Amino acid sequence: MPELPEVETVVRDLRAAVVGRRVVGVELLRDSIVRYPDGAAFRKLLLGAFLANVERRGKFIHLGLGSDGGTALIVHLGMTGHLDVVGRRASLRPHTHLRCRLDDGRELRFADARRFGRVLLGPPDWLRSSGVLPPLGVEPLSADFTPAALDAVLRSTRRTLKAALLDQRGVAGLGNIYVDEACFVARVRPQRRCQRLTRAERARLHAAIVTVLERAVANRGTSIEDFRDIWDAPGNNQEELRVYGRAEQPCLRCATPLRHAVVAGRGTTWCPSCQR
DNA sequence: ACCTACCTGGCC
DNA sequence: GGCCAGGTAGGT
Repeated sequence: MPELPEVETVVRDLRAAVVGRRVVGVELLRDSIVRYPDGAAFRKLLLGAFLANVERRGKFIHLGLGSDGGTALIVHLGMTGHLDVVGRRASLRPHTHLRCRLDDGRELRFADARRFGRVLLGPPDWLRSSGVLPPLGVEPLSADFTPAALDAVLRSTRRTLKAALLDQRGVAGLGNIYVDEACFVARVRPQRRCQRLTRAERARLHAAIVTVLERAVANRGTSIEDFRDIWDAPGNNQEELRVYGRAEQPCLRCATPLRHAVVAGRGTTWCPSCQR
């Protein structure tokens, strides 16, 4: 479900909803969603924590616990993960795995049907250096994401463009929807080999990644099936998708039927005429 | 640089 | 019943 724009939407809403609150109760309904430390230690460390800030890194949500130097409650939503902030007595959505009671009477809840999502607790830098968290590449909406930074990612691999852009170690936060959308905007086929892209194509890709992600953030994410913000409202970016989910339909630029195939193990849609 | 596994649910 | 799904992680 969630790629950078959906995670960013959740982060911004969480910031307004939980910063300044204290965790006064922790109920872990399924230990296996905690990646680090074990369930008992996780619960003990989170209980009483002060929620000082909320940040995003790639597709990870960091809820900074101001109490202790740099420790954060870290959430990855996987495919179907969902966070919400609701009244304590609100009915539990199916597959709720963690309930954090807050000092204002509400609860921060994590639910995830497929259980590809995870929660962790610890200092992010330490978790990363010790291999608990994976390495992440450049943030595509930061000043670090220059055309040269994308060039460095694309020139270092012999894989397809699709595979390279999905790899979180290169550019952090892209997923299946926005890779296809950016490739369409840049008029480059996802199955192209990175090394064979021209300088002009790499420059178009850089610009396309930024505009596609910025527009999706402005639209509060894409809700095709599962994605909902912490208030359970869908995003609006599904209206803006030009290729994802439109296989066989006419290209919005040239009316050629869009093609669909598996590339880098993922369903991929592109225009055989506009995209080279 | 690939492939498969991990899960559940929804659709055909 | 089989196939597909917005994501990784681990093994070859």
